[in-house]
Amino acid sequence: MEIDEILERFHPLPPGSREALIAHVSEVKYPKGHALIRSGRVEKTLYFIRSGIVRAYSDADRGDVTFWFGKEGDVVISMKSYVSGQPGYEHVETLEACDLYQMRAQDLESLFASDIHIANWGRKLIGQELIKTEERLISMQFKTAQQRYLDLMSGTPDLLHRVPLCHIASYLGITQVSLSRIRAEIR
Amino acid sequence: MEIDEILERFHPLPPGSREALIAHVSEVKYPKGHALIRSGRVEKTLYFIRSGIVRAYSDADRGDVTFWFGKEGDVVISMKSYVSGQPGYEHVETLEACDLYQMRAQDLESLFASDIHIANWGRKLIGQELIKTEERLISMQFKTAQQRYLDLMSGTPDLLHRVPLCHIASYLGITQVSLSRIRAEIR
DNA sequence: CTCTCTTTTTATCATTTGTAAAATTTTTTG
DNA sequence: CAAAAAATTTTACAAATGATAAAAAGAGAG
Repeated sequence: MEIDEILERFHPLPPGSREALIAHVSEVKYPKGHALIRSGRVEKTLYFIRSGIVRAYSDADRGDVTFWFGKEGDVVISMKSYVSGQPGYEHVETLEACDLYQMRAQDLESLFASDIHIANWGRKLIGQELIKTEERLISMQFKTAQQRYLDLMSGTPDLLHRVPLCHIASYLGITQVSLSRIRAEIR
Repeated sequence: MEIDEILERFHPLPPGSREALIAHVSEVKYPKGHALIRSGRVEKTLYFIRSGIVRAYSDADRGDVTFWFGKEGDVVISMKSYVSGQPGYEHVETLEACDLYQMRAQDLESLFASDIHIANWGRKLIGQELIKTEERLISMQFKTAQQRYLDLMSGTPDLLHRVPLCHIASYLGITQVSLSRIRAEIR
């Protein structure tokens, strides 16, 4: 997916603003398993995914918890760093070889301060992430693990073939064993 | 809490912008049990809570699911309406008599389009909500119900005295009976 | 205070999910 | 292809949670 198309996904931008944004974007490629964002840091870079899959996870007592998958067209930022300027709690790693558009957070911050269209574009971007997160929270609260798995299957079926099941299970809030049981029932 | 203080909670605003915002704000009081936001509508109003408690919930097969509590200083909006302009999935009702600051969504939208400081203020506001939602999602994914209850007790202890346990249970993603068991264990 | 209504707790049993370990399948590597 | 490593599934048992019904406690009205 080209950068123009990605930027437009969140909110339309007048040509001048879009060009101003793109002027600060460069392309990078990383192999599978590369750490894009590490917890405990104030992240200075954000990414747009041109191709590939990444996962965001957080440390927990019993291993790590995957709480987000990013794919083609998605933005990768440490929300905590980005919003509060404080060290984030999230790691992000590539699950496949990834082709990314890269941008310095500081550059984006400057654009927010000087270009009202970009500021509103950024507002919409965060808003859309918020809705997705809220919907996921609600589904965690009142749907069974099986329903959540079926939702995932119908919503983003490709994920199941591209991501190890241990991460899928974590994302669904269950153990790998429990996921395996659910898959067996469905078959 | 006064409106000035509430607005500053999210991001500092230059005096002119703050006044522009406040100029569109009026005060309203509602009794306990009043519906501030209804699902299936594009909401035209947003609120800041001067005093009182509200809850946001969504319809589900087995009754409603409380996914957010708002108290003094919080913003009440239908995120779905606000971000996407589409009918929202959330209801919001007062759990106590509430004193609110009220604003038309359309007025705020105009301010976003004309005042870059307000646009960035709105961006920060949404960002902070996003972080809170994301942290809650992570805690739903990997903490036990008992841990989530203890977190709630230490984080916002007043909530437990002001809100019926059925809503607390729903918020924690468990049944009222299960919450009662957890409370008994702790005692 | 007493009655009624609501909220909360308790008890029972069925179901789901977690833990740990082993078995199986798939993928990677030489 | 064969061996090794990784990923996935299966099994058995324990713990947590849900559903339902009933009892107890608390709140409000007359």
